[in-house]
Amino acid sequence: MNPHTRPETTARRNASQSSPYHHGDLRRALVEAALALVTEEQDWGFSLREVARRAGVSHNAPYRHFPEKRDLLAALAVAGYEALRVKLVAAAETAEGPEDELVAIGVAYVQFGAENPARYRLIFGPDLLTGGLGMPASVAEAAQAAKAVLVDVIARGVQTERFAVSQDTQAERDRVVLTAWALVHGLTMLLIDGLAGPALPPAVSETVTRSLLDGIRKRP
Amino acid sequence: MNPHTRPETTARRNASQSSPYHHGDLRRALVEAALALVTEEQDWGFSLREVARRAGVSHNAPYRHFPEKRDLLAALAVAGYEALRVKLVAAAETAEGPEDELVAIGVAYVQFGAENPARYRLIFGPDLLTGGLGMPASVAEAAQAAKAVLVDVIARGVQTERFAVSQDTQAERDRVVLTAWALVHGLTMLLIDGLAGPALPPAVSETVTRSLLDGIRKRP
DNA sequence: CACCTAATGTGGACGACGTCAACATGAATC
DNA sequence: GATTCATGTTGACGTCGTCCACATTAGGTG
Repeated sequence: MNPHTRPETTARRNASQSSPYHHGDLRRALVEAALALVTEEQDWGFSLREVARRAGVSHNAPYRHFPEKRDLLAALAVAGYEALRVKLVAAAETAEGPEDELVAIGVAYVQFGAENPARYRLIFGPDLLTGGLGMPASVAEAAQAAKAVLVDVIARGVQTERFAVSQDTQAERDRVVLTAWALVHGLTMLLIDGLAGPALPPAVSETVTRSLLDGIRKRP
Repeated sequence: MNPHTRPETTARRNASQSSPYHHGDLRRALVEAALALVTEEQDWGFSLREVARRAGVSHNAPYRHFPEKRDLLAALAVAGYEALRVKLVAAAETAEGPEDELVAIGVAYVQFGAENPARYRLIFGPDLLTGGLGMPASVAEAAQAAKAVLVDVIARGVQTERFAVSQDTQAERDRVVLTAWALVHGLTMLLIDGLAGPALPPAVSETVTRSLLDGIRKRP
């Protein structure tokens, strides 16, 4: 079982307001407080001490769960990628057939970024990068899981011959996935930065995703 | 003339090593030192004090030129966008005709990001955002100037009927520009984050940019 | 040239931060 | 019931961004 979940023992902090020495579920409380801070301030420049304050513990308690601030950010990122994955899966289920699923995923992806820009930035954020070695393994894993939703729908599109690739090789499928991901990722970023002009996210994301579709759809 | 350039009076710091009370060209020196720090550490978490140290002035001197650290970052971003614009223009000049120019711009764009990831991130960075109002005017302006290179080549492609748009309206041209920008921007970010797989930047950027071209090229 | 003023740089201070080390508490195990 | 070890607390250190008062000097004015 996941060490984070603690089903029986409800956190000691809830019932009695006389805060006990041990919190009971501090790790989760810290991640939640940090996410709230990121969402409120739209920035991950928050201090570890502020997170501790919100969780009602001393400024040093977080160090028992996260060796550095970076590790708390990484935990946030993992949760963020997981939320993204869930949203993409849900979006794909509302549509039928690879083409519509791809559009639905694209729109949902952009919406995910637009509804909490700071969290979206965080999961791709440079503060996670561990000294030239890329993101921590846990984060990379969560990112791959989210990417897998996209990989899936494209694989199905290619397999059912709705999407055109010059040859059905791994490299060709990878190219299409990378193109699609780059497009929605870039669009999300530009929207967040206010560089995508005055158009509204839902409209522009559908239009742009459809133009991706036009590029890869098999022509009669 | 640009107020930053000071042609006659060479900076007082260069000739005599007994540092004079006034630096002479501190603003430029600070921006250069900051860019060096960003490049070296691949992170813009540097301290203003470190920048001041490198420029050989007291920790408070920068405040005469930048009210806050954010303003120094903004100056860096302006310089970054300008460097990007120059690189894109140069790339466009190596090619002939809208199609090849577009590919050349795309490849150069991705290369710009890959050769200094931290600088690239910085210019789109959240630390610039001035309280929900987007980036400072100077940065937005520099960003538009860089974008203009892309706008130009696409406008020429549409005008000479090499690129296909359903109707030649402003909105349609904007859509194509946004799609193109989103694609190269997203690809650059994914590459920087190590999320684009094992393929090398030059190869993948050419492939992906060409697939963009396939999407918008007029078909016989 | 002498003077003045405004621009520019210095030094010190303050509160907040990340992190370390030493100590306190109490839940789980024997 | 005693012990152990994970978890939380207190205090300290060096650094940071920023504010304030003061020092220096460049450039315009007489």
